[in-house]
Amino acid sequence: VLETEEGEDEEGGERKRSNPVANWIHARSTRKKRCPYTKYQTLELEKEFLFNMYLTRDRRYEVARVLNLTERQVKIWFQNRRMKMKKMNKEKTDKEQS
Amino acid sequence: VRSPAEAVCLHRHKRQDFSRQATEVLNEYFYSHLNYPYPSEEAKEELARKGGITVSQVSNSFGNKRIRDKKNMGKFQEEATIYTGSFGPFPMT
DNA sequence: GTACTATGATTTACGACGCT
DNA sequence: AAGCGTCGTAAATCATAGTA
Repeated sequence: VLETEEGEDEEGGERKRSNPVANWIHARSTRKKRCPYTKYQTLELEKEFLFNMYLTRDRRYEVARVLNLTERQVKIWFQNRRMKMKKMNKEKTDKEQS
Repeated sequence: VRSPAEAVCLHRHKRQDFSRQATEVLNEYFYSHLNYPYPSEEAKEELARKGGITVSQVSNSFGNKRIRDKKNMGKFQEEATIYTGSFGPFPMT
């Protein structure tokens, strides 16, 4: 299963990085609507995250199969989860200096 | 409908409204930059300091405001044009 | 008290950029 | 080039504080 990685430019807010403006008039049409995961899915993902924060390709395939998610969804879930952890750690260390 | 006991256990929020100071600082920036309400990291830190809130809270606030303002199609924008005289999601050259 | 609304926080899904 | 990493964000949803 090949990842159709990285499309191209556009997207509202973070266009601030490089290229000027160009096309705001595009895109929202193809984006998948956010679909909240079930309690079971989230719990299993959390357990897997506890086991290792980074997925191997095999684990990703297995987790996706068992939870009936796509490999892309699992990959992104882990990316988001790591960001969440980073944010929690930051807030924790921010408190400890006062 | 929700039992506080179980709710707190799973998803502890404990939402608290911002202080008047924080609200004022956030609104001032948002309305006077409606052309491009995307504060830099430094600007966020400044707003956080002035408002007595965290940078994450500043980000949350701008995220919520941007989308909710858009959905309200001009309700907030009306106020903004008083300050800026222009609008639209374009950075302006 | 119950229902509704406002609002701060969290959760999915990407685009843009990075590195290997 | 392929492909997963982070970062910042949109949009939807959650959970609760406020209000009627």
